[in-house]
Amino acid sequence: MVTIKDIAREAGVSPSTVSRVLSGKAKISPETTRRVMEAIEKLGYIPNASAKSLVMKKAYSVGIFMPRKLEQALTSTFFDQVVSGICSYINNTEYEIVLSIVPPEKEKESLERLIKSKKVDGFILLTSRINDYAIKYLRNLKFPFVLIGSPDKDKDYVNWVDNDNKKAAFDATEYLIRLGHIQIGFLGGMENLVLTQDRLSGYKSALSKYKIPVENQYIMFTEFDEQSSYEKAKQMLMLPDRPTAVVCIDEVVAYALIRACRELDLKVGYDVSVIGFNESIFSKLSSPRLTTINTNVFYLGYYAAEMLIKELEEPYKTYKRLIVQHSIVEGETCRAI
Amino acid sequence: MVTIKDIAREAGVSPSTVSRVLSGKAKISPETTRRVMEAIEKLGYIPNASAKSLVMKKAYSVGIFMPRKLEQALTSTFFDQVVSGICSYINNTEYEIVLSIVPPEKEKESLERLIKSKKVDGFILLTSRINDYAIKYLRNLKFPFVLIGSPDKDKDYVNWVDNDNKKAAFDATEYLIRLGHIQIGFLGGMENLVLTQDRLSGYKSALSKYKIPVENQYIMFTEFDEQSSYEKAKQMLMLPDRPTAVVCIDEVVAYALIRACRELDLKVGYDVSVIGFNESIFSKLSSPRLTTINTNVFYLGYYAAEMLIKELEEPYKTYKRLIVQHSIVEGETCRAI
DNA sequence: CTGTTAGCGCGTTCAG
DNA sequence: CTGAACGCGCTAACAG
Repeated sequence: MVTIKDIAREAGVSPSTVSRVLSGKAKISPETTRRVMEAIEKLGYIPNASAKSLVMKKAYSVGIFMPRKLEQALTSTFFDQVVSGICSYINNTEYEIVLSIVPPEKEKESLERLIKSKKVDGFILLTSRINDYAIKYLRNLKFPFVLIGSPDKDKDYVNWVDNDNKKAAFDATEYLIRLGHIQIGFLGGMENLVLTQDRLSGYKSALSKYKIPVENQYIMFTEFDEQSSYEKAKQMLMLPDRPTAVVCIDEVVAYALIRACRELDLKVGYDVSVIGFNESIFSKLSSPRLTTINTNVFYLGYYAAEMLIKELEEPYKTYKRLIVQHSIVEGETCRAI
Repeated sequence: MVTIKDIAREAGVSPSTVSRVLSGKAKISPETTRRVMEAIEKLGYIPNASAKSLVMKKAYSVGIFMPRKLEQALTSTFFDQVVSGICSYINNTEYEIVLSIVPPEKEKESLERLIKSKKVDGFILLTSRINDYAIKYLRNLKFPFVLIGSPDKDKDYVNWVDNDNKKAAFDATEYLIRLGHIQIGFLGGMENLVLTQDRLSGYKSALSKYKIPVENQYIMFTEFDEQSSYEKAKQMLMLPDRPTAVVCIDEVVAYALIRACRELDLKVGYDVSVIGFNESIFSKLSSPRLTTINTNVFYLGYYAAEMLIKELEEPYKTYKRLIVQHSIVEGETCRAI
């Protein structure tokens, strides 16, 4: 292994001079700098991260934290996209990414370990729940983090990046209303997710704007997986007075509904209009193409990473938030009636 | 911050005794052990990872390495599933996961940095290419790694976990042949992927077994993304003598083909039978349900993680390999003719 | 502008 | 069975 001492010897200087050249924070003569750089190049020297971390009291790593059951079927391509966005930004920094996906019961232990062992300098949280444990824990410790999603409360005291989910659901619902739908259903995810609540709220306010009464029987929640999505979808379609259009919180939920339609001999886009969220590669490829809200998941990740790194480099005086735009992508699953 | 010294003071012992209690490798009196454990509990002590790494010369981290373009649309839920499997195993160890997804041109730099800075003790490689740079680099350095997929050569000198892709493609193709198909197409991924070559080879040997000549016009390659998959699919379907069934290397490719069928007014399962690979949540939900090969991607990740950790704990005398089973999941996209 | 010294927190000698 | 001393590789403080 080649250490800073080897470089020092090779360049005929002291280790601290090598350190100074590397950090660039001190005045070093051009000649010395050249000799040091040559030695580094020649020996292929890269500083030992642990040693640096130990003295700098910094890990130069950020954690991606996602509490969820591992064995559970996965919900869409959200994870792929958001992680890609995060990597895309982090790759241009000196930080590494530590990935932690743990079942909810290990959440506390896992966070504590990463923080106290100083493995990471900050976190990107991939989910926001009502009364979120991770958020509370990190806020309490004043440990740096950025939330992807909106906090359920204290919105001004957390750094976060999110879509305007209320607006997005409002837009989706209004889109259906303008197509003439009045009986509109809402298929959400877990009720304890802020995402579900926000989109539900947008859905309701669109109905309200057009003086359409909210029917509780038209509102259902799923576990974001295939099984429960399909069951709830079927349940909704078998209501005596079933909705003519449904806002689905996720593409998995949307496809479950489409599947249920097919089982019940209902024609998607005719008997039932469907709109989803989080455009993925499947939305474009499915037949019929799914009408969906593109939430630019990649950029949720990208900007969250940027926000976290900037916070680490120079702590904000105040908390930041960022809204990533969404847009409707018209497919073939919605029709005027 | 609470350090080993604080625990020592609290328990009335020396730091080295605390260290010994923690490592469990030395005889310590029950009484001392108890006092130390109490102090640890009381102060919530967790050892500093950098300090430990520095002296142990171990990072207690494994890298997940995946060279790919970040801005590119993502190919199916493979990444989700494999990462979940890896996390599932790693969560029960003392290791952390460092995630590195980099564009191919940064591959060398990224690997070198992670290794030389001692950020990771080993790698799990998520792709296997013909003449793979990462494999060559790591082998050359004798740096521990496990490949998910099969190496293109030196199969006995690399640790790897994979499906039997030749057999899987053979099974898929034979399944179609038994349904009476003779004109069978193959839509692969990138040609430089071992995965593509293996499945192509299995496809060919099934044809060969049944004395069906291989038609080069029936073999095409995609970039694993929506755009090129769709184009190649359309191209294949517009052949003068188009295939009546197609083996698709991935679900994204399969859905692209299904989409192309629809554009060309070909009925999937009637005019064209389709079989895919890597069962995902969408296979079950799509209409028609995709007939596909379940490759148990989660377990590819799980066992690769296990293999790597065991290798790190006690280096194998020899190289290991593991084959994860596959199975056909019958959907509605294949029919006898 | 540069070298010397000290110390980050921990595990491992080596004594006792 | 336990403590003291040392060093892992690096940066920062202090001299010069």
